[in-house]
Amino acid sequence: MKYNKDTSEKILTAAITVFEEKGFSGTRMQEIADKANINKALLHYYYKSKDKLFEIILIRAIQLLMPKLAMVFNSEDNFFKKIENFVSVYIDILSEHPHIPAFVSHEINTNPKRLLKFIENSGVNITPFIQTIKQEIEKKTIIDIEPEQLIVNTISLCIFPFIAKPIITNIILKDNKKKYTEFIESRKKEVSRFIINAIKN
Amino acid sequence: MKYNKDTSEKILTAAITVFEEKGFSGTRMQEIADKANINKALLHYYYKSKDKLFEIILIRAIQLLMPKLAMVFNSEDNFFKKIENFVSVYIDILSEHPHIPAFVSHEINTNPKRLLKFIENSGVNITPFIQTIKQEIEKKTIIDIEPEQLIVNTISLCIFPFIAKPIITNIILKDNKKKYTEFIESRKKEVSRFIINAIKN
DNA sequence: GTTAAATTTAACCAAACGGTTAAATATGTT
DNA sequence: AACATATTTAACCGTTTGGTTAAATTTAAC
Repeated sequence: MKYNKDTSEKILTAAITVFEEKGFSGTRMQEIADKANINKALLHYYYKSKDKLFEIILIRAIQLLMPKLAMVFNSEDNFFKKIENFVSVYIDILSEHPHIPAFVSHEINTNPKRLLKFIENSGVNITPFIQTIKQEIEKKTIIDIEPEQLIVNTISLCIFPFIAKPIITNIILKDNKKKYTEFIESRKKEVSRFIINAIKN
Repeated sequence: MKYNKDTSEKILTAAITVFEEKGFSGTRMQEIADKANINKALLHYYYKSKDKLFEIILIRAIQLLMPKLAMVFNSEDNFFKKIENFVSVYIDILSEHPHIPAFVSHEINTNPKRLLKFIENSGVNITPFIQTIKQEIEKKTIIDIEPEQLIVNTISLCIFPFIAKPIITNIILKDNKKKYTEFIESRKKEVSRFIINAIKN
C-alpha cells in the first residue's frame, strides 16, 4: 500500500478549499474528489474518512500558527518590538493560509473540546506572555492593563479581519479605492501601532 | 391556517441553540423539533424549510444589531463618548444574543452574498461613520488613522471575543480566577479605553 | 357539549451521503 | 515486454435527511 505525495497534497488542498466554503457537514466527499480531479474511491484510499481529513487540516493549521507565535515572544527584543513582530508574523501566516480562521471558528462552535485538545497538544503556553506583560507593567513601560485583555485584544485585531473579509471588501471598503489585500498588508504596521499607542505609558 | 405565537418563538429559540452548535448543515430538523418539544411535522407547519428558518434567525440577528449601532453614532455626544457607547451597546447586544457571531461567521464562509444582502437591507451605511472620523482627524482630536482601519479595529475588538469564548475560557483565562462573563463585562470599559488611548492626540 | 383550530401520529418518499468493493485500467520502472 | 503499483470504474450498501400527507387527537373557546 503506497501513496503518491503529490496526490495526497492535492487532496488536502482541495479539501481545504471546499471545507472553507461549505463547512464540514455541508461538504460532500464527492465535491472534494471533483475539486482534486480524482475519484471518490481514491479519496478514501488516501484519507480514511471525512472526519480524519478535516482533523488533519485542523491540526496542521494549529501547528502552523503556534510555534511561530511563541518564538516571537521568546525573543530578546524589547516589548514593543515583540508586539510588532507578533502582529506581523500572525498576519503573514493568516495571509498565506486564509482558511485557518474559517476552520477554527467552525470548530469553536461545533467541536470546542477537540479544538482545545489540539491547541493544548500544540504546546501553547500563554503563561510566559502573561509574565512578560506583568513585568512591563511593573517597569511602567505600559499602563496597567489586565494581561489577558491585552492578549485577547491583540489576537482579535489580527484574526477577525480575516474572518470578516467579505464584509470588509464589500461594505467597509466599498467607497475606498484600497483593495482588501492592501488593507490587510497595511494592518501589519497599523495594528501594532494601535496596540502600542493604546498601552504605552 | 393559524399560528400560536408561543410555539413559533419556541421553535426559533430551539433552532438558534442547535444551529449555533451544529452549524446549518450539521443540524437536523428532527433535532430542532426535539429541542423545542414538538414533532417535525409541526416544525414544517410553522417554518417552511430549514433554509427559511435559518434565514429568519439571521435576519433578526442583523436587525438587532444595526439600528442600535447607527443610533449611537448619530447621537450628539462627543467622539470619544460615541466610541464608549458604541462599544458598550455592541457588547451588550452580543452578551444577550451570543449566537450572533456564530451565525454571522458561518454565513460569511458559506453564503457571503446572502449575508451581504441582508446587511445592506438592514440599512447600514458606514459613510457617516467615516465622515465623523475624518472630521475628528481634521480637528486633531485623534491621530491620523484610516477611518476604515479604525472601524475594523473597533468591530474586531467587540465581536471576536464572543467567537473565541472556549479559547478564552479554557486557555487564556485558565489560570485566572475571573470568569468569562466578568471578563466580557469588563471589556465594555476596557475596549473603549484601549481604542481611545490608541487614537487620541 | 360543540366547534374550531393547533398539534400529533405514523407512515411515506426521493434523494443524498459516507464509505466499500473487486475488477479493470493506466502509469511508472526495470 | 513484464511487473508493480497507483488509479479508476461501476456498482453497491445502509442510513439518514428534509419534507410531505391524511387522519387522529388534543386543546381552547364558547
